[in-house]
Amino acid sequence: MTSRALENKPATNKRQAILDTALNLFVTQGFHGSSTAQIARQAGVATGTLFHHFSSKEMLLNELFLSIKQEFAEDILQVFQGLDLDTHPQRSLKASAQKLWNRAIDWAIANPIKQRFFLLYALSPELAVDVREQAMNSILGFISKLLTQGQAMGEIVTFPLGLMLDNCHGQYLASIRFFTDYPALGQDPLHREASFELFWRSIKA
Amino acid sequence: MTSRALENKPATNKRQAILDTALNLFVTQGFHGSSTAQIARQAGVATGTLFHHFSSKEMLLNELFLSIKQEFAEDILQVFQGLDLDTHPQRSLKASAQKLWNRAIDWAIANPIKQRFFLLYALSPELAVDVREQAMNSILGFISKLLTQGQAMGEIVTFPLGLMLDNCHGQYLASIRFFTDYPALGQDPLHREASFELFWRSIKA
DNA sequence: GTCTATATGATGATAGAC
DNA sequence: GTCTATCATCATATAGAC
Repeated sequence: MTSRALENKPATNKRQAILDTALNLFVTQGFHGSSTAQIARQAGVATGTLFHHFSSKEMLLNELFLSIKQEFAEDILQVFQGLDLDTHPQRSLKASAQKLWNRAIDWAIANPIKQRFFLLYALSPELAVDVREQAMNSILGFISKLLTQGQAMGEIVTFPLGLMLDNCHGQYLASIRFFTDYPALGQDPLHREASFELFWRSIKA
Repeated sequence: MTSRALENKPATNKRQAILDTALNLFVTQGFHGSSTAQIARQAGVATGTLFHHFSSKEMLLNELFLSIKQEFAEDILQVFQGLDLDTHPQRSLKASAQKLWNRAIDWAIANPIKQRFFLLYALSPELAVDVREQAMNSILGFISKLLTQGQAMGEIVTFPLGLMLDNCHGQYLASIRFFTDYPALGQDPLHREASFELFWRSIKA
């Protein structure tokens, strides 16, 4: 269902089938609970093919994580397409934040398994630490800039930045957990707006 | 270091050694990444002993999760010792909430590995669903009561309860993640108060 | 790129002595 | 309760033909 424009990797169908299958199995059975043999079989390829595309099971996990994180980042950052935050700060910070918030919620609702995968493996010891940090910084760096700017404009409360970043992330995770548990409520304006309001009330000046 | 008064289970030293070792290994290596042989060896017992105390590896995980959750619940609920919420609503809801918040943060800082274990396995497919739900309800039921009462008194904002519960939980998880990443800041009053203020601002009326 | 076949070691769990 | 010894199975990864 997902449009895959701009593929830079020479991804054959088999390679993508392996990634898709691994995603589902890692989420439902855990990393060590899903054997490479099972992944290969369910993807309709041979184990030799799996190890041709991924040098090890760990590398498969790492590449899967990075590809999903990138897909997420590319999607939500489109909210600010053609908008340079360094030179043109937002007039209405709240409106921008709400746009970003809603887009992120929408992505999670549209991609529940990928969201769940991220929830499960963002903290897991199976994932290489540098991969985790690399993925985090690409997104949190952007949010960090938004918060600092908001503080300078007097629209955002001035608590320690690191704490606020983790708090924003935590509230986002809580929201998408709620909406993936109750997908129907994701279309209910009352719940959608409440989820953003809870978030905004905590950080506004 | 932890005082273990009131042990109701006939826990021999070996049984507890297995639980302690499993906790550490499950956190650092994952569930399927830690073999029963390794757990037994590192706990200083034979594999036969492990399977004498726990019928399977999965049961070991389940019992470990429940024991940690219970330990956590017993600790933080002491804040309200001798206080019946049904008959005596709080005069100062904010003060009570802050006491509870601080106690929970303190527990996480004092028990970083148990906290991390919970973070990792609360969502993981390896944990039996009924075990997860049983553990959750015991604590969230209490918070739920607090929120509803606060709403009735006009001190808490009236957003949908389920959403607010997940949000509270999410903000707590974010805070303890921050404080376990930077334990020194856990003693800094500025950061401690900021973490609660972020939380309180989002839910106060 | 993809396959089949396989090497090599580890895995969860059990049996039965003490 | 605790141990040693062991089974049957499954794990990751490789070799080499096509």
